[in-house]
Amino acid sequence: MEFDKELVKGSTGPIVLALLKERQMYGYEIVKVVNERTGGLFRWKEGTLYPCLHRLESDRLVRSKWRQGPNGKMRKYYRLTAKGRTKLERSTGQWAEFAKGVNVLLMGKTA
Amino acid sequence: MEFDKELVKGSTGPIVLALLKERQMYGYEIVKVVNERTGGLFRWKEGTLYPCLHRLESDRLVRSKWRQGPNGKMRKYYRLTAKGRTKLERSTGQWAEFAKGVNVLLMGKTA
DNA sequence: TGACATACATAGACACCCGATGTATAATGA
DNA sequence: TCATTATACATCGGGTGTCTATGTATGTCA
Repeated sequence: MEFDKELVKGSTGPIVLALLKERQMYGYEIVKVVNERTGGLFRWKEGTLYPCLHRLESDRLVRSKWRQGPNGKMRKYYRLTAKGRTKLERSTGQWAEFAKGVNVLLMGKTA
Repeated sequence: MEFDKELVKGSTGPIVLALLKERQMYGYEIVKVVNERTGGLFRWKEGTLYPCLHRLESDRLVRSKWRQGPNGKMRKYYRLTAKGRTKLERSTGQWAEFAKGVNVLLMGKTA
């Protein structure tokens, strides 16, 4: 499904943080996981992820380390920092609240 | 609650359409309704709504008519067009899918 | 008369995502 | 051997939407 592009904004960062909480991952892997785990609902491209990853890193929410993968290729593994964990909790809460609000207005569901 | 601004993008249009499906409303009223119905969770300003309203109108999703309100003030009443109703259905579906995807990734909820 | 709520509107700043494009290597298979 | 594909990184420009701030004007009420 194609979403209005604007709908997507702001969700990328939190999603990346959530995935990195599970385990450290490298960029290319994150794209695959997102697309697979949503059953193709989301179709992230590298152009979506990498700028986001760099932003998260410069905000010290994640840290990266180059390491060779089992396939011989160099990979940049990212993992969550303490600051990132805190941020993730806030973001998750925000998302829940936001979704609640939209549901009330859009679907008429009572909060 | 303050949301990451980016999270909000793309939700404004669909919400306005949903409200106008119930009944015709004027801009200032929409702001109030949104803020009240979410219990202050959303805090729309006029600067959020009017550009959106104009966009919707130029896309022929809503139509407006000036009319005098019971308080003597001139109000611009908006109502949904047929095209707007169609769009609203699509948007509602999109939102549901999008929310599902984010929930899977962020909360680990299974779709 | 002054303060306030109502009611419209716009402009500039800011942030983000996407498509396109690019580089390079390992694995695969013809 | 050579071409293709998958892996894996990265950036840039364009488009777009929201926010803050600001502006105008009117009716109501004290």
